Amino acid sequence: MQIADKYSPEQIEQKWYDFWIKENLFHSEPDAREPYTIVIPPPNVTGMLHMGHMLNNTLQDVLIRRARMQGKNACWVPGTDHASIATEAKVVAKLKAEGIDKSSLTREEFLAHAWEWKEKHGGIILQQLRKLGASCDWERTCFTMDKERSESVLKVFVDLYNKGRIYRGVRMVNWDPSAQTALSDEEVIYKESNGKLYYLRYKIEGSEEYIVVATTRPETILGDTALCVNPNDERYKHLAEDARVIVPLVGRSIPIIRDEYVDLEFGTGALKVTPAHDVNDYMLGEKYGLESIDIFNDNGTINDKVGLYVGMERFECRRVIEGDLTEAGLMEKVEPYTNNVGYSERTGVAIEPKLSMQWFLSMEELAKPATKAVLEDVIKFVPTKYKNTYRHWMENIKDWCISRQLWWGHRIPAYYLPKGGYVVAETAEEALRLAQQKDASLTMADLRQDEDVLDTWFSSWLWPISVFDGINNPDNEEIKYYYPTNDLVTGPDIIFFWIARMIMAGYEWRNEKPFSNVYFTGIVRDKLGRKMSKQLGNSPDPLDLIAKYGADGMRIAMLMSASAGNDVMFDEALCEQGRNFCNKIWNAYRLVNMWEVDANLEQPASAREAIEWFDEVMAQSIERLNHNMSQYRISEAFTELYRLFWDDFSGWYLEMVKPAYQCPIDAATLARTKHYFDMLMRLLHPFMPFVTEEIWQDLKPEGEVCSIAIARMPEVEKQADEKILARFALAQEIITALRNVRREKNIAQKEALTLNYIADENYPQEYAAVIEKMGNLKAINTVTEKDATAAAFIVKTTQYFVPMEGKIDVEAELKKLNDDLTYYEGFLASVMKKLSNERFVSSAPEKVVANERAKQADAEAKIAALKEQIAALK
RNA sequence: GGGAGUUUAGCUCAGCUGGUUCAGAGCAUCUGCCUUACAAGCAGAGGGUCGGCGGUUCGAAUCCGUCAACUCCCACCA
Repeated sequence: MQIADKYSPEQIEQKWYDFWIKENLFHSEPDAREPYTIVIPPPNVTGMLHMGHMLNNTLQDVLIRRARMQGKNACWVPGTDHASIATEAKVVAKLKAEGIDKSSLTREEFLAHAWEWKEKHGGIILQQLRKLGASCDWERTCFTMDKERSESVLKVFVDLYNKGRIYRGVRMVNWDPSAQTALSDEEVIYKESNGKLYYLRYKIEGSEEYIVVATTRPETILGDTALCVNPNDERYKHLAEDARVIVPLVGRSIPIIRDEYVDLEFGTGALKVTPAHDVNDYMLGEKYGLESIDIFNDNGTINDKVGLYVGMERFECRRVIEGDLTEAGLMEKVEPYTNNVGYSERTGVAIEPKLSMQWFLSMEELAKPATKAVLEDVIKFVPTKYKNTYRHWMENIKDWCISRQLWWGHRIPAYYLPKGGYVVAETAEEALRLAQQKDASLTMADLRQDEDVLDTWFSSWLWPISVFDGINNPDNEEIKYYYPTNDLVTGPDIIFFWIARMIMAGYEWRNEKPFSNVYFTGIVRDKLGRKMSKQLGNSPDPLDLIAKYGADGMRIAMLMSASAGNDVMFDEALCEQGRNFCNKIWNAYRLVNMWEVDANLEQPASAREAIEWFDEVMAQSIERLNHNMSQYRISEAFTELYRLFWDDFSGWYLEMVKPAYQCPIDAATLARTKHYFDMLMRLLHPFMPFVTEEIWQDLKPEGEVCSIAIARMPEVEKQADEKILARFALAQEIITALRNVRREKNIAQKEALTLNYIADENYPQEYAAVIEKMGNLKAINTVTEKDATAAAFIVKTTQYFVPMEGKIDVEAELKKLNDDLTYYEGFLASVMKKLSNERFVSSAPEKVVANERAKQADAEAKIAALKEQIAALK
């Protein structure tokens, strides 16, 4: 195959993805190999790919591809989440745009629309992931609301109910008036908000006196059922024990209660108590047996309980009531005030604390083994700092409100009986059987299933188990083989929503962790450090970027700046850098590919030397790569390969073995070079799968497997020889010095030079051919005398001279030498200072002291050489 | 209010057990090169009081204390 002249990702990426699928390379079945499993954090079924997905899935793909090439049975399970609130909101909005109101539909009609929407938009995101190169086992694609997963959810619900962990009750919950459902505590986001503090006058009954109460929510006076002051408050000591006040505008008479809960310092020291609409007031209400007056409809408008402002939206009501209070002379003053207000994570509207009947899951017992597993590193968090966050939440865990007043989701399998009470069962038939145990006369028509559905996370917490059907069939081959999974890659924002709960579910139903490692990614921000958002318009469409720079370029952009747990400052320039790296590889291969081999040609010494060195470079690099990967330092692992390919391989090795223009190359060198290229492609493949496949297909050895995706990852064969690397580094320094001579003296690379040196043990004799070739030298000679007419330099302790014939500027050379001399004398002085410090010599480890002595010897030799050169010039 | 994290070059970040010429890399900038793989490139150069102060130590970017700035999480006093 002839490789194209130009690197163009669009011409290779789709081709190879199709090939991988055709060859079924990403499909996994249990076998004798060691499994390596990742379950994808399921994106919202109707969501679109954003930069966060790019980061997250690039990392997962690197891990899974690497494991696959290491000979493990790699299985990456993809899927989507039904995302009940988000999806239902989208469907409601879509219907509204068509003039259909959700409330005009039956549950069945609405669900038909929702499924239609899901079929149309669902899974687009999984198609998009293919563009990135994600090597998921698509045959295993799951959906949290498909048959097996739904059955798992119901089974688990029934199980927990039978264990007494699930209960139903009226509690103060977070109410989302837009979605008209309860939310869990985790779904509420608190933000500082600019509001006002209103000082209202509550007239004391039978007196002309007022008590002034400060509140941020004057509209809730409609639901006031008491006024509370601190019993120690001198300001209110004069009030009668049974004093009552009149709620402004409403005219209701309410009692004054006394409780130390009230902060003497805040406001006026008097608190209005609205048990139905404030968590703390609710507690006071319970304590003092106060009435709860719920003043809101489910959609956040005022209901008709009080008869005022009926039907008015809550914030509108606040504005109106402010005016009315002022007009009635019941408003003392209004001050600007900032406080924390909770907002719905999904719909963004302000949360209304509301009393309602909900289902709850008791968490305390579930949390115990899950907490232990993380604290004892049975499950490792990368980075470890999240252990603290996790621990704190787990140790203060609250019961989980799992019911949602939605239709899109898993309907709660509780069935109410006509005469009260209910039964819980996986199926209606089973429910009827249970019901008939209570009352044999009951028929199916008598049962009424709970209208609510379960929180989305109540299905995703089973994900690592349910994707292998381990809830329904706990002993099946797949769950036994793939579970526990290996690595989970996700963001810290869902540590409570998802990670913690998966761990709990793992121990509850498998008695085993769900995964061994959790790699936390950061948030993708723009280059100014702002979160990417639609509103700011700073969120690029990843598919546009892939179209522009290629998927490999995109992946590299993600990898370059992504260290675990740190936010990624995304800059399109990184994509460009990634694309450029692909181009570099491409062109390096074009070079190697165009070499003509001459079987009769002997291997030049320079090539032999280059190969000797590059073997060690590879060994060292692979070792570093493996070390970084084992620590999940994925960004650094990639950077190591980037450097290896660009600097060591392209910058040095290829230049050293490259035959002269239009000259052939010997067979041994070409074979070795292609071998290196092969190894490099394998090492790079998990990071940049497309371009490496394209090239590998062209150079792969006879009899190799059909794709680099299943080729074997190079392993560490030997410890890198540090001595060879160090000696070669001297040769590199000489070559660099020669380049500097050319540059300073303005001598073209074409013009051959002579290099003379005064022989000592630091001259890398064994790399003379490389020095000669890279420096374009016509001769390398040993000399015994310094040459004042030559350009001179020193590498380590060896003095080198490049004869210049009158091109030497003695003054400039002297200055340069003197600058060097000054530096080394200063350096020697600092070394001597250490060595002459007895406490250093006696307390520092021997190795460190020996090192200092070596530095001393080197510096002294260098200084002597410099002095000699200076003397010679003079 | 409680907790965690971050602070190193213009930018993004490494620096792992305190000790190698430890003050680094990439990008950006500047200089010189269109040298037959690559200008999406090559060869070079400049640039930092390691946030401030104090301490421990023979030795501190690294350990401790403290202050400051920023970020995040948790709690929710109307």
